[in-house]
Amino acid sequence: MDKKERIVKSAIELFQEQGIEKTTVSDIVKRTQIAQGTFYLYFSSKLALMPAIAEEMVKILVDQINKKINNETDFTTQMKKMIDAIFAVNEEYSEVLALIYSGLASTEHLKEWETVYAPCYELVSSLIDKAKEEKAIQSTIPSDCAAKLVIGLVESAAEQVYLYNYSDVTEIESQKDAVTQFLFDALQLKR
Amino acid sequence: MDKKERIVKSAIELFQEQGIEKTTVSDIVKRTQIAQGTFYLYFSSKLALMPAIAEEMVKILVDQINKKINNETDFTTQMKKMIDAIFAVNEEYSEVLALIYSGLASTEHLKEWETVYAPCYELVSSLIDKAKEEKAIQSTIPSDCAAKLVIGLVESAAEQVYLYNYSDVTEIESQKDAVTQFLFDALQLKR
Amino acid sequence: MDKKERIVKSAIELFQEQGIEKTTVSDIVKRTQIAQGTFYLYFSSKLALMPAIAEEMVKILVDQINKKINNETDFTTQMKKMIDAIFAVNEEYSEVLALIYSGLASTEHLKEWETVYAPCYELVSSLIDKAKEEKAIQSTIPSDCAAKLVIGLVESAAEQVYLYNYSDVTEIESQKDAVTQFLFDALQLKR
Amino acid sequence: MDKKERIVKSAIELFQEQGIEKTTVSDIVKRTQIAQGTFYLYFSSKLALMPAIAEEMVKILVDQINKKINNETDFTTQMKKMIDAIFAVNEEYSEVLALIYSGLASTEHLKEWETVYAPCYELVSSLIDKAKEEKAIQSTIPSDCAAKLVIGLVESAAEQVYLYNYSDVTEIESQKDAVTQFLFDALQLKR
DNA sequence: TATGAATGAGCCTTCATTCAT
DNA sequence: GATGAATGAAGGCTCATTCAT
Repeated sequence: MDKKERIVKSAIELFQEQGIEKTTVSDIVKRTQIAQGTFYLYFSSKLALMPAIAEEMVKILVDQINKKINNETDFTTQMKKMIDAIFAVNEEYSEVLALIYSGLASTEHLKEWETVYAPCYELVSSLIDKAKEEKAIQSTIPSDCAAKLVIGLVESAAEQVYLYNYSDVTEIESQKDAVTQFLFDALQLKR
Repeated sequence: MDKKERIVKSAIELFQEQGIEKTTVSDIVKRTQIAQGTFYLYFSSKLALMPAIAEEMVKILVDQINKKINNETDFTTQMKKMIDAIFAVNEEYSEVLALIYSGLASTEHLKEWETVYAPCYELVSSLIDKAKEEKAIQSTIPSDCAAKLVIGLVESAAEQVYLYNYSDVTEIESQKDAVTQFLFDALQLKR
Repeated sequence: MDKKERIVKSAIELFQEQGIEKTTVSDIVKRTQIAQGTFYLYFSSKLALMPAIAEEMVKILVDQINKKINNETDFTTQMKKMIDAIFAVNEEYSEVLALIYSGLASTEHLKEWETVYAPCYELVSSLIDKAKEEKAIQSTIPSDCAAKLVIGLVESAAEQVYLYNYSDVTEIESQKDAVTQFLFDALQLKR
Repeated sequence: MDKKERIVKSAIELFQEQGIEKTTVSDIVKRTQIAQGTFYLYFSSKLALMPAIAEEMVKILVDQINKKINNETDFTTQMKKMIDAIFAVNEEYSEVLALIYSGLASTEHLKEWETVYAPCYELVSSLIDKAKEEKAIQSTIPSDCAAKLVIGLVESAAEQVYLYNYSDVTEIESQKDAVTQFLFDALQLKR
């Protein structure tokens, strides 16, 4: 595996384990088993890591959604699987995702993040498009707008349980149910 | 105004102006016009500021929503006003809110934030409750759950435009329209 | 003694002992017996030390010249004593003076150095003035210009023996004789 | 042109443009269009560059003086041309020369510099010798000593205007006049 | 000879926190 | 309660040098 990728992987691991603020470049290079200076051959600064991490996380998220949806063609099922995937990824990477989602890191790279998130928006947008074609939903909101709202809604719901409340399993399930119903209503899904 | 409050106000101002990472205790005491040590008479550490700031921000948000809703009794109008308020506050305090919303800061105080956010959830929850009583909406989602989803949805929509892609006015308006419709559908608002 | 002064003294000592390049802020604070951060309460950066050191060195130089001249009123003797003083100070502080003289350090502070050197120029300038009044010398070069040339000449002569050649005593003496005669001729000193 | 020479040229250029401290080996190899490691095939370390640079600079200086003196046989004119040349070279290479003249760089190579400067001293020394033979000057100072004093004097005069106070043209001219007269008097030039 | 990715010691600097006044 | 000079651990980053190719 190439070094740049290894750095990103190590950084994500460390962010999960000890939080972002507390992770130093020193930690990252130790984990990656490279020298301190080598880090700066691939990233101009600690902050320059962030877009690469965001990309990786979005890739993981999209992969997970795709994998869960698999060959399902029913929109209702697709949305349920998507919710499952988003909840699962949030559970595993809560803090890293929080960083990405809130866009807190350097204002410098904030603009890139819209682009970085694009693959995820596009995936959901195309699902909605197809559902519209098949008359599965009635919503007249443009698909790309709707996609962003859907992702935003589900992400925030997931964060609420994983980040704020360390909820128990039943609460998580009820939150999932609530957001599912909320979403179905919002899209005016025929049932 | 008492010193504790002045510290919080200065901190919020500075976070807005220069970001959170770049704001030091030194900056805060200078702005507040107190001595370095005085800060620690009121807050045990820099991180201990965060809950106080969150409280203040939530207070501002709730005040704004209440002020805009004023005496409106129509649920549709109430929701529209709420969306306006959330967008307005996000415009002004985008970075500070991002911090609070994503819960990024110290993991130490993360649990308190659910409590801190409570007044906002309660406000919306009671609005939904009333709407249900008046049969204005059909949604069967428990009001407290729905409230969290509503806030999460609208906040994330607002962040998308204010934090990620400094959109122009028309985009902001269309995002507002989209989230309004999405929300109305989600709550199965009768029109 | 106040802390700022102690820092400057330590720095000068260390520059003498191990050279300027090799002296770190860390060395300086250790010698001064203060904390690392304390250094930055008095000097904004390592380079900001330089003007203060230059001032101190010029003070030492002027003090030495004054001390040697004492109450001598004869211009010939005054110049001889001045040469002695410059050679003595160069012997003791060769590297530090080289730094100051060549103005190598940060270009940022270079302009200040003309001002810093002023006391030395003024001293010699006034000696020349008096000599002119007393018709001891004939030179028509303006005193302030002459002063700069005199200092430059003697400094460079001293550097040549102390910095480049680590000469033995006889060479030093012959260099001193040469520069004395050269100077006397240059000023058209009556003998 | 061979690689060693190209490295030296690049280094001099960079020292002029951005100062010595701020010039890295990395900059030098980039400018020379060679690999990082290639540098070390020609110079054992970064400091080992310095004598080579000094040699080059002295060569430039001697060339300039010779070129300006050309076939002039009159000592007065020769000295004036020499002063012009030294001022001109100082104007163009002020910082590099300051380094060489003050011997600041590594104490390691300081001794070599006397040798390096020899061609310049010899040139002036031979001019003075000839002048003595022709009874053009009366000074009894040994020519080799006088040469060093002359170079030191004129160099320091040039540094004063080019390094310390970026003087305007008139100041430069008056400094030149002053040093010329000072020098002529010092050598007891017959006029 | 030539390359250039990799190294890692060590630098300067920051800043949350303390404590004598 | 209030002060602010002092602290010092710890961080990001640089860059001269090496070595496998």
